[in-house]
Amino acid sequence: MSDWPQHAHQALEGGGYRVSAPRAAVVSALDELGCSVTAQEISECLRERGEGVGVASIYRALQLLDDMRLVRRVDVGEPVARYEPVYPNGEHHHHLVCDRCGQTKAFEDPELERVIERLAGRVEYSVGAHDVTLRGTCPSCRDSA
Amino acid sequence: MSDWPQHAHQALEGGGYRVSAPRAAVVSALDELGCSVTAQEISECLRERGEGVGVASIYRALQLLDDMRLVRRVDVGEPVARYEPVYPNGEHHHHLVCDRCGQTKAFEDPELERVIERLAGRVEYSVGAHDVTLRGTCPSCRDSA
DNA sequence: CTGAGTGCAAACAGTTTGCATTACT
DNA sequence: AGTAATGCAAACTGTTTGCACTCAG
Repeated sequence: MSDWPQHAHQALEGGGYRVSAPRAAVVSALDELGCSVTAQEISECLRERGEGVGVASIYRALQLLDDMRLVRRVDVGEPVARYEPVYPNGEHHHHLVCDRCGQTKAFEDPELERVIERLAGRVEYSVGAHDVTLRGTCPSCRDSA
Repeated sequence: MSDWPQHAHQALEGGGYRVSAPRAAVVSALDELGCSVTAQEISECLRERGEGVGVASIYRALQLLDDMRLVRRVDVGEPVARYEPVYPNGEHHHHLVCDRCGQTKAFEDPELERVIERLAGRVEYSVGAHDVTLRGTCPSCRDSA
C-alpha cells in the first residue's frame, strides 16, 4: 500500500542525491514507524535491526528529507523534533496528544481542512502548510484517573 | 486593558505561592512582550531593565505559570519553548509563522474555533486545548524574494 | 527559625558541526 | 581520481538540577 519509500528514493535520485544505505535505512524506518517519529526512535529501530547508523547521519538525512518535502516536522509541544512521511497525494492528518502520557493519535477532518484553507486565503501570508494539535486526556489515562 | 499581571499575582497568591520579585518580573516581562516569547527574550528584557533574574528562576517561574494555566506554551516548530499570557476570559489566538524569517503574527477566527470545538466533541480524547499554526511566507519576505 | 524561593554553576538532552575516512561513479 | 556521504567525537543550545544562600512569614 505505502509505496512511500520508493517515492522517496526516486525523489532523492531525481534531486541528484545518492540513496545510500544509511539514507535508505532512515527512509525505511520512517515508513515502518509511521506517524510522529523522533530521531532517537529511528536510531533505536535501526540498531535493533542491526543496521547501526550514526546519529549525525540520521539527522542529516531527516534534514534533507525535510528540505525536499518528503517528510514533515510535526510539533506536539515537546522540545524534541518529530517527523513523519509526506505522501505524494497530499493526504495528511493532525494529532491528538495526551497531556498525561504523551501518547499521540492521528485524526483527519475534511471540514477542518476546508475552514483552514478558506482562512489561509484571507491572511496576508502565503500559507503553505498548517498544523493542528488537540491536547487533552486519552481514554486510558482518563479511566485511570 | 490588560490586567493580566494583576490576575496572575492574585492567582499565585491564591495558590499559596509568593509573588517574589523575580516572579513579578517574569510576569511583567510576559505582559510587556506579549505574544510568543522565549525564556531568553524574557531574560534579555529583564537585563535591559536592570532587574537581572537568573535563568533558572525564569524557567522555574514559567513552569509554575504554565502549571497554573496562567501562561501557555506555544509551539511554532522551533526547538525553543515560547510562552504567552493566558487571559482569564478565555480569549486566545493562533499563529502565522514565516518559514523564511521566522516572524510570527497572531490571528483569530471564530469559525475555526467552532469547527475545532465540534471536532473535539467527536473524538475519544477529552480535549482541553488546541493549537493551530499556519506556516508560509510573510509579505515582506515574499516581496524580497 | 523555618521553609519557600533564588542564583550560580554543573549536568543534561537533543541537535549540529569539523574532520578524517569510506565508498560510490 | 574525485567527490558525496558517513561516523565519530567535540561543540553548542536550550533547559533542568543540586546546593548553598537569602529572605519573608
